[in-house]
Amino acid sequence: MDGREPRIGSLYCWRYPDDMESLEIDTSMNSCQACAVRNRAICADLDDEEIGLLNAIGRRKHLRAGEQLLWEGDEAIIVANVVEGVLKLSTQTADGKEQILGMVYPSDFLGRPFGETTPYGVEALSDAQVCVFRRTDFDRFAREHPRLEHKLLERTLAELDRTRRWMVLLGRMNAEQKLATYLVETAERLLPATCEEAEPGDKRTITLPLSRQQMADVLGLTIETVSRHISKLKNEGLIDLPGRRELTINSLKALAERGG
Amino acid sequence: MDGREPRIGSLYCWRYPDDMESLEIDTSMNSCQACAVRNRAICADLDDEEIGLLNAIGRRKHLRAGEQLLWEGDEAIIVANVVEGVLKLSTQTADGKEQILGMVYPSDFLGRPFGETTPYGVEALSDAQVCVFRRTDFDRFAREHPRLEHKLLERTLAELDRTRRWMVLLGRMNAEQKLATYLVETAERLLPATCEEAEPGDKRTITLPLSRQQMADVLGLTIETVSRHISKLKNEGLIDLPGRRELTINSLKALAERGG
DNA sequence: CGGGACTTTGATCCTTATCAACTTATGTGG
DNA sequence: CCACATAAGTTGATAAGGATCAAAGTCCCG
Repeated sequence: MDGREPRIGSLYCWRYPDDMESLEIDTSMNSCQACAVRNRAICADLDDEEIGLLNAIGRRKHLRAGEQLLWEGDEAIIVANVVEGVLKLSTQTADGKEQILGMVYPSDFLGRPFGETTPYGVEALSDAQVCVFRRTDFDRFAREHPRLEHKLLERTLAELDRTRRWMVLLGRMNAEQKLATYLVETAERLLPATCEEAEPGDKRTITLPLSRQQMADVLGLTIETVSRHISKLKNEGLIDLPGRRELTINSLKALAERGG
Repeated sequence: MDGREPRIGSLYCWRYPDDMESLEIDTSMNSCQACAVRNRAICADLDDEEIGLLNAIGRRKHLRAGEQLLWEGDEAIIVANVVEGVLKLSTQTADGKEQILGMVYPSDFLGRPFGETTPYGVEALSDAQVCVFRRTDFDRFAREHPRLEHKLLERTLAELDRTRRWMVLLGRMNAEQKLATYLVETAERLLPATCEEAEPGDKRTITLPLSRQQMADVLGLTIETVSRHISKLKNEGLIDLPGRRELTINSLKALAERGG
């Protein structure tokens, strides 16, 4: 793996010169060349000509926090790349409970290519920017550009690995282990955004992308159980809570141990 | 979708002439042309020349029930296509509990292409036949044959969908719902093997590929809870148990309703 | 400053895990 | 072919963890 490869869930920090450059002009332009995730998303391996073609079929869309991009069960008309922000993929059970199926971060891909229906709802958790394609356009482009399809395959395989690891959390962990594991993983995934202010040792302060209820929905718990165990971890000194959405992990290592 | 496409988890029945033919010569030959899953596995779209090349890098391997093919955490040296039998993908938690991550059936693909390590253990649950490739050979072949890579992508996307649906089961269902859902899904996935003897209405008799303990490991439950709820469903007349590994679903529809 | 959403905490109930005993199949060798 | 050993499955009693119901507390934003 060459240090620039996007290893999801790793501690890799994104502040590379090429990213810097593109970030600087990101807000002023709207083309792939100027895209903040140009070198990390599935388009990374495309040459300039291909990027031009892709650019022609995609368009930027800004989402407000809470805004829904896709609805579960709808015909799959749209796929997208995340450029900025955090979104959740989720589904409802027959009795109205929600289960969050995954979170997507910048450079992640979203939607169901080569499929009839969208198997989950997608909602922005923060203000976000996505690069949207009509699925049919995207499918055609992908089939004609194996390098893109290869990237998509690698990403899908990685996502499948991650999802399977999550199954262990849902199937075999108790509430405390779930929460500890979630917090550690979130800290790692959010690291890129905050890694300039590298904190000493393995202490980490993060802004939680999820409310308590949403954490419960990711972890297969209730809001009360989440809240209780957060309090418990705080009382035991493993974490601190500077604010409701701010959380300091005093020792990643110690917290990870709680995750089993 | 053209009626020959492998829709995993659907009620589609495989008894098409081309499958019949290949089945007949399957035991006598060992080449892709004679492969029982030739038209359903990821190799389906390859032409004769490509199949020849693929044939050269793969080889058949017979597995006994209980035999392990891959070990979790090992370097990813092997990938494979399932030709016959049922295998499980599983992982151990730190405290020794097992979580089954998925089951693979004939024509399914298995292993981690383009990856460093195998993220799960693979064990044959029944006697099985697989078509094995050295991962590096397979990776190279895939990159050179976009049609294969495309098939693999579609399969991986479908598997991801299925895995995400399983997350709902693990995260949000109670024991009875889990069990009912599992039995219905198993009946549907096993249908191809038994569909000649189409049973009346939505009654189905299946041979369970998993022991009670293994069912517990798939569902995130304990063996006792599985056993109790099987007994409960039996007492309520929803299922019958002609033998330990035989199970009759008296009404798929009624059982599916229990799954919520 | 006040209203509404989100969060925390408490009390209780229910489901499932755990521990233990017993039953039923499977198979092996005398 | 039967007795016995072993593995797999069932059933019961009890305990623990998390859900549920209820109420109070906190933060945010107009």
